[in-house]
Amino acid sequence: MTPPKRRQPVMADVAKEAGVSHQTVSRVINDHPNVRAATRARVEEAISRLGYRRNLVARALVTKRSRTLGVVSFDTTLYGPASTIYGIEQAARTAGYFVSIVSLKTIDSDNVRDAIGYLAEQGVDGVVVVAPQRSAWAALESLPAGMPAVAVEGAHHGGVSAVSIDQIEGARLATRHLLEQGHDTVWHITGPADWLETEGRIEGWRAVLEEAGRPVPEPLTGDWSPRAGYEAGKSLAAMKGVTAIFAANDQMALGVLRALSEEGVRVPDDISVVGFDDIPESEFFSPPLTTVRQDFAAVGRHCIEVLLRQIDMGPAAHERLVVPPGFVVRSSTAPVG
Amino acid sequence: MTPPKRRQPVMADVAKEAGVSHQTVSRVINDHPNVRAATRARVEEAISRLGYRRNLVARALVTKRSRTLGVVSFDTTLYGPASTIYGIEQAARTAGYFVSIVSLKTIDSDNVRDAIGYLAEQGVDGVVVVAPQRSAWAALESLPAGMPAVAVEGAHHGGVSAVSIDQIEGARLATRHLLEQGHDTVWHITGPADWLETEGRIEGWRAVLEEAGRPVPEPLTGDWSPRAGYEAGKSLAAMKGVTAIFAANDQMALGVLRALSEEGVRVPDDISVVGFDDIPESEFFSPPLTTVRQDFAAVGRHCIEVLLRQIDMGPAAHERLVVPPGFVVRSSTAPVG
DNA sequence: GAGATCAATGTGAACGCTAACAGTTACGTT
DNA sequence: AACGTAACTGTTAGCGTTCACATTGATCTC
Repeated sequence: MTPPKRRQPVMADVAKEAGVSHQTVSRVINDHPNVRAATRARVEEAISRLGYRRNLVARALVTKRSRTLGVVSFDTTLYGPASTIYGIEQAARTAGYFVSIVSLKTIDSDNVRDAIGYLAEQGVDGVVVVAPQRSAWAALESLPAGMPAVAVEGAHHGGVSAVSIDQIEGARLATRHLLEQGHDTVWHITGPADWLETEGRIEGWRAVLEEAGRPVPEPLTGDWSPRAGYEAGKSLAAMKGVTAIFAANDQMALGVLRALSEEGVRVPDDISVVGFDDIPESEFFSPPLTTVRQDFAAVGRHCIEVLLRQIDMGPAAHERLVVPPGFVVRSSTAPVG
Repeated sequence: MTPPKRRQPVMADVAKEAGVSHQTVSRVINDHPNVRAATRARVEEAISRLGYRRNLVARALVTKRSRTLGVVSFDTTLYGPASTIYGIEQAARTAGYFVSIVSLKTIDSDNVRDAIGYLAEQGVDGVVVVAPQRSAWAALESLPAGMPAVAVEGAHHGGVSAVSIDQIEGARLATRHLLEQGHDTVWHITGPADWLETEGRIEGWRAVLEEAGRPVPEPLTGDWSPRAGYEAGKSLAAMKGVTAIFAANDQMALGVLRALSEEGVRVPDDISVVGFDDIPESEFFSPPLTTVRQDFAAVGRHCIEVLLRQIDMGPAAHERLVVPPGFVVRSSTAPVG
């Protein structure tokens, strides 16, 4: 005599309970129209009586669609990636998709390729790669065949769709603003080498200076951290004639602010400072930071749009979507003199 | 004549290519010992020749193990949750698990229950719920039968394992430090009501004051945002006799710093300020912030340990793991007078 | 050298679901 | 009354794995 095994009920159990075939149960679950209302009700009652839950793994096996999207990202602790992923997750769930995340400590082509490989085995319907370093590119070249994919900030790139914020324009906004305040030139603290953002911001900054016929000072290399900004700030404070600084992100700008304050340099009276990102804190820096705003949530949403389009319509169109940056003027910048 | 269908190769294809049975291929893939080296090599060669990738969905269907963990979290944009999730993901991947994330805009019992339900249908082997609000609790009571789960910061709670940072102790550290500096009492800006952290920090703060026989000022209610800190800071600046402020997180402490600076109150000369979290920025606030350090990465790691133990050994033991907080003294606190 | 043991391999049946098709019933139409 | 048509329901065959169990040799033991 078999004891009543308390295993999870499956479709066949519901079918028996409701006195229909398992296929009819399937139809009810998937909202197929051709089911008599009475039958539907009977099935639904059986479902709730048994506490049945559909098994998406089994469904995925036969439909070859998991309704799961993979996300590969670099350090999700940073504000930018974290916000982007949040946007991705919200948009994905709204569209009925799950999100499976792999976040990498170090980015190189192999890492990214492996991560995408794992996700492919897991059966994701597509991947978004939030890895704004040059070194991540190669991995995007060798995607598993037919895998829909979209890159964040991989704008220049070859055969894969990409969504990005216009870094060059953001840097232009920042630099132009400073020039309009009457500053002679603008010093720049960059992000780490190899990052696309770093390059774009340098490019925009340099372009504005050159167009205005201003001297282009040697940029100081940072790494996004407040400490890097702090150190750059110390160097800059020791130099003559520095009146305007454009830091490649808000955290470094914070470091600059700190360094200048320690050196007795007043912001914005003596030196103006602009950041990039508009993190929630920057409004409350001392002084509140003028900065470039990035709409990460929009980036996340667009990623999902592009990706779903690719999943639904095949890998036909490679899209390139650019989100414009905003600029918010606060109290860390002022007319010179 | 059938055109050569370019579908993904499956185990049977590899088997044919290597001249073995599909079962042998399975053994090779799963590192089963009883396979002759020569056979193994032949299979491996066939795998790479065909570009075969195992199908984890099919595997999950039969093993009833997806090697995927679900994470339900509130606003993953906040530093705490983001860091915790990062820790979780790293630890999970090291243990060979994927992480599927659902991040909720608003926390209530139904939301959390739904999220867990989705994850259950998707076949996750366990869930970690990073939802440190009271309102999330009820959902943990009614987990799908037999679903391994662990809560972050649900310490007091009933039938489910939990990992948390000792909030009370953290608040004690902060308050005691301020008292030791000779301050008469300490004002507290709280997190939003309903949060466990909020309650723990209030409790620790109040306890130290009461033990020392000091007056316990009415706490000011915040919401973790810098703006809330700013507003509380303004109120406090307008009051007489305030010399020490304990903000329930670093972002609010930043707002306080800003408000005090606008009001011409010097920190730490006139008022000392302590925060909570030790976000990367706080070292560079003006002045650098004395704060309680939380090791979110450790929390994430412990979550996975507890969860995996539960998955492997059955739902036997409900564990309660508490991570001690640290305290870092910087320049926002000083002896009174 | 016969039987036992063990490593290496193969066979068939699940796992829980959906797709494709095959019935069945009810209802108009001519 | 015969037929077509539409709405509804059931049957069968996979999806790509792993599991449980044969089956085969080879090696060992006394």
